[in-house]
Amino acid sequence: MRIGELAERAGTTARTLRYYESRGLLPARRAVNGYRTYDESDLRLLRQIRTLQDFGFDLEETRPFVECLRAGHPAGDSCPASLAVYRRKLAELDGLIDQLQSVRAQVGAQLAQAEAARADVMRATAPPPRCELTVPTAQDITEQDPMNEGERT
Amino acid sequence: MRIGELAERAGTTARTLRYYESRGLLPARRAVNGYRTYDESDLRLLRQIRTLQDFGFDLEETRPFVECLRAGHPAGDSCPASLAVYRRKLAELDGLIDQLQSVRAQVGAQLAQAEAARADVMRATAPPPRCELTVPTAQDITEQDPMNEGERT
DNA sequence: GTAATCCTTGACGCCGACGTCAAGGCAAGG
DNA sequence: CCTTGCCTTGACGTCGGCGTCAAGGATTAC
Repeated sequence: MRIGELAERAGTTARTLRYYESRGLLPARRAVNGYRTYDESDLRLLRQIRTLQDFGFDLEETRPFVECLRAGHPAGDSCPASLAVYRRKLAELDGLIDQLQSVRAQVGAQLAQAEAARADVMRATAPPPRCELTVPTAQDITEQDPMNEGERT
Repeated sequence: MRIGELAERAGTTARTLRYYESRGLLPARRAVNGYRTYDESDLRLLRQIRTLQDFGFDLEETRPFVECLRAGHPAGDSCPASLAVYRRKLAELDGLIDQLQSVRAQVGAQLAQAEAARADVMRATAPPPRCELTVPTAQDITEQDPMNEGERT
């Protein structure tokens, strides 16, 4: 299998595979003509990398998983180093989530306060508004229609 | 007030202020010698920017707040455009938090599964372990010490 | 006078994970 | 032979928010 096919089967691009190779993450055998050659096990490595990347792992963080697979283990996370990365990532995620929730709360409070302040200003600036629209509707006209007065009286 | 002092009072650097000016966010008056000159109102603008930046707002997202203050409003979020940014940010944060929580759950599940798998392998590979440590401790030795047998008996 | 400390503009560096372009090689079909 | 489509390496571009250095002018301290 050549680079284009592997890329397509993994849902990525040839450029990405060359990049991984340049980082020493996914080395390739070479055909006589110099073309990169891959097999099914490379596809498994690549899928492992892509999955973790989708989770937001840095490339470097995927390395233990890849090496674990290449060492012959059944899964990329069968090795202690991979588990350590999982744990670090969980802690990182927890911290990030806490932080974002804190920011969310503060921004939400700011918004609420600013909206309240604007409502105050509106009340102070504009004349006390009625509950009806200022533009008369067909309904308004109907109510003012002398033809209906007889019914009300 | 010159750039260094303003930067220090806002807890940032002169480089940052020049950058903001280059983005048209915080223009400066100039003294005769060409030095940038700022006043207290600039400090307020800058603090508004920094606060939002700390919340994770992009620089561009702070622009409505700054313009609002410069327009003479009491607060940066007194204007509709600022409120719109708040709302967009809240939606963005909610989406991001959901995403991170989803990732966290998946990574957590992976870790649990991998740990369970490793425990299985350990049981299959190593001989059934005892509950005690294999390396004798001072405690172990003491218990085997003939000197103490009299006391136990 | 001169050293130290400010200030100025300009320009390159950084980070991560690639995208994109350039110039050229190799294989296969018509 | 020529085109088409894959492949190769090399190198620069992207994005945001600055950091950092260079070369030189202004001000202040002594």
